[in-house]
Amino acid sequence: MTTAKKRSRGRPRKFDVDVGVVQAQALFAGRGFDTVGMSEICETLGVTPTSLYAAFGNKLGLYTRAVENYANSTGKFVSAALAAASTPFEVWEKVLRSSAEVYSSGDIKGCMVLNGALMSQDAEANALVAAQAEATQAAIAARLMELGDPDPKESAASILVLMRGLSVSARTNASRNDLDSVVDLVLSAKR
Amino acid sequence: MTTAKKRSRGRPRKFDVDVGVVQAQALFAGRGFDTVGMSEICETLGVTPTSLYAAFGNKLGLYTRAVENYANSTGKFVSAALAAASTPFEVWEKVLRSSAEVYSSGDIKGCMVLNGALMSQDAEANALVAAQAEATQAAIAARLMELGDPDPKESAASILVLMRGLSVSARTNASRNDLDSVVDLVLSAKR
DNA sequence: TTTTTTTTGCAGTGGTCATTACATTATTCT
DNA sequence: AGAATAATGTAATGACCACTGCAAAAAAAA
Repeated sequence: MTTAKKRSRGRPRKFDVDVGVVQAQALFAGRGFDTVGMSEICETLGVTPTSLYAAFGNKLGLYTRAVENYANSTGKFVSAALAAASTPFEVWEKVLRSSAEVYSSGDIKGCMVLNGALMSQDAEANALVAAQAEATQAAIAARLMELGDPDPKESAASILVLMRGLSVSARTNASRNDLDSVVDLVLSAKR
Repeated sequence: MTTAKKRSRGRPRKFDVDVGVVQAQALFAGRGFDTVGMSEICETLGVTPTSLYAAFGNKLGLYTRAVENYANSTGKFVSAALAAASTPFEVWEKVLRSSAEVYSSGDIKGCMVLNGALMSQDAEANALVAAQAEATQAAIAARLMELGDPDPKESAASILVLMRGLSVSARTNASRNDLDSVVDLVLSAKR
């Protein structure tokens, strides 16, 4: 069920907004907020600045849409892992394993949200991804509590520290095997 | 033994170059390469652009000096930890514990090198910190091998993944306790 | 057909970026 | 003292940044 495309008045758009968000997301996910230029986005989407600003307001507006879209697509793996877990240990297992897999696959490595928080000096852009990361951490803590974890908040915080390590390492150096080794090690401690 | 200040010909410098490097390092460590402006550095050092360029060549030259200085001061904790370790387990223990401590103390959180690799789109600046990080990983692997670790390369890679997680988390969210929890967990698996 | 609404293309806005030309000043060497 | 050297301050350079004013164009509503 994609967005309903109801014909409205006025000249029709030359480009698909949803597609544009996905393309912009790819750029932002790869290099963060600051270093991706609006002109570059225009070229990628095949659109003039005027059209881009008419559609998204400003750069932060487009970034917001891109982050939302990431959370609703690639980022869904976390809530899927949480749903699939039926014990606290399985939360660790499924979240970390799927993190290692997702972060090291595709051409853009790492997590747009976790990496994005480091890559910008724009206060609002930072606040946006920080809130997203915190929401994820809160969701993990909630699920852990549900499943009877004795200290769900600390566990969730630890999981996020590990996820950040996986995400950043995926983006810079590490192989899939490097990430899996760390996950194996952590899980052997939790078992 | 600081740099010998031999009087040379010409008008004397208005500022101390070594002090300038330290000040610039603080700025770069806090926000990365791209988002720190030369004008801001000039203000901080109390120097005009002309003097800055005469002393360091260009922005990358100053950044290089700053990274070198970081490696020779704060960054020394890694080689100190390696020297203090007498078993592979102690390498994990001392490196990770001191990482958690160093990254979460002071007003600038996290590691300049590990965070810096994520924060720039400048290819040369990235290569600089990437090489530094790789050197650290190689040093850890070498020490592990020395101490009889069965798979020193993989162990070193895992340690760096964890260090990245600690560094980035320190910079964004996490408390000292959050970092220590992860270290405790990992060490309990290695023991 | 005319009006209303919305997006388009073109060209430019002021601002900030890293970097530098030029002339001057302060120091040492001869 | 005078020449050589290496720093200084002032002010500017072109390039790129996010963003916009304006008029033309394309659709629906009247």
